[in-house]
Amino acid sequence: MVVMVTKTKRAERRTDALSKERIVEAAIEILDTDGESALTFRALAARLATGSGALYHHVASKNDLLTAATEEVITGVMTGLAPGDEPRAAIQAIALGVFDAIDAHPWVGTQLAQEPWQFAVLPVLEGFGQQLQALGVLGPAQFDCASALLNYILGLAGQYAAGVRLLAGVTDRTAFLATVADRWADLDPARFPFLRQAAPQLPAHDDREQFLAGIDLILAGITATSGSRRSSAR
Amino acid sequence: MVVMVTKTKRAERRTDALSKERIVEAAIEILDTDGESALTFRALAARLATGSGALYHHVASKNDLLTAATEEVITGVMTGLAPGDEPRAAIQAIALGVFDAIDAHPWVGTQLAQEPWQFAVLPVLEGFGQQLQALGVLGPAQFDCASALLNYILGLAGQYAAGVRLLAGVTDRTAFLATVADRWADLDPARFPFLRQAAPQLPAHDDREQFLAGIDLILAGITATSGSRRSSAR
DNA sequence: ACCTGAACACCGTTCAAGT
DNA sequence: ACCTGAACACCGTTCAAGT
Repeated sequence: MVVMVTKTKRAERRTDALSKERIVEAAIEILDTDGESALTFRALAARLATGSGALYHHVASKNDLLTAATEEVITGVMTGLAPGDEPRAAIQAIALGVFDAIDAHPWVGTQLAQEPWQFAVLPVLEGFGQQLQALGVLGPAQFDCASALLNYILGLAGQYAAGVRLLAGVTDRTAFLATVADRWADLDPARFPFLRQAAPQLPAHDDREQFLAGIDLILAGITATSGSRRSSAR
Repeated sequence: MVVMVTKTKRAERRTDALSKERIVEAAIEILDTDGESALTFRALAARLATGSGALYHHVASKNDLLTAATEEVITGVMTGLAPGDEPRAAIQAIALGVFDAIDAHPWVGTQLAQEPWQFAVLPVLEGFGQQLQALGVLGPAQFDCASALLNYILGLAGQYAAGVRLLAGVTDRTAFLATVADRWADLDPARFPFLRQAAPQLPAHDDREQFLAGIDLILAGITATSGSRRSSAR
């Protein structure tokens, strides 16, 4: 009891004391403002006014740090969801929540795409599974569908994050897509007729909307495929 | 003419001459046998019996090297496809071709997931687009569907590659999935009911089959969604 | 023109030495 | 127990010097 009070008091007073939370918080700030390549233990230590070795008392490795930072963001997404939605709307809400988080923190996209077995993806997969159950999708199809949704999101996560990485200063995403469109337009017409034809619509298209179109596509496939199973739902 | 002959003769005789092709070939060997982390310019130079600086006369950077290596593998996949298939079967064939390539060369999965704007993904996206056109999916839906298929594959690419990375010596993929299943089984029952219930089927499931189930799901969604557009196909 | 390999400018991580 | 910061063991990349 007395120990608890003492600990609390100390934490209140010495706000400069190092902790995993403070380190993760500082890491997120660096990642958000200066990009993924700016996060080094030296830069982190400098920002926290400590030695680089001190960080290892609270964080096991750089990977551990990035995992914790990603977890922080994704947890925020999942807890911010409105409960009691219709299953299809709930799935869209989860997907859009992750999309918006990656839009706000592109390094989260890199993390999710690169380390998809980390804890942060589990709440997302769990959310999909629960909503699919509510939709009446059961048995092996439930896991297949949840995985399909997750894979789709992870793929886009990598794509989005890579786009930001290639931008490297160009703040406008439309400008980036225009560059890609130019490259597609120069492709060999014999080999790449589809991409050449699709190029013009690339800069104009809304990433978020196209993302949602993909989710809806998978949902439509789920509805079409699981018709037989759905009847046994209730 | 004389110059051409001389060049050809030289190329035939001096098989030890450095070239981008030889460098890429050696890099693929290292990546396949010793893993992604084993590919360094020093190791590559040692294998090619040259100095590390010499490599930069034929390769712009490590990224350039990895891009070229990925291109090599994906080109092999796409040219190996049987032409004239039914569109749905052709899409499955492309997807499975990429899957098998990642299975054989996990570093390709890392590359695709990490740099999805590289040239190697274009033939895949083009293939999807062409087959969707043959299916009668036109307009914006054609690009949305092709993107959805691509995103799904890129997501799985990252997941698969990350799994191999975590294995780090464990040759058996089933063993890896069993480890994941154990972790899922220990999750909080209140928060993760779906994952806990799904855990047992994780080690038993066939990656390739589940991958194909996801593709079929998207295809079903495409069929269900594009009904109105399909009539205008022919 | 191509190759050599030491040198440079970084990394993440460790560890003796301090408090 | 926690912090310090130099040192270690690497990287990718560059570049003067060779052929």
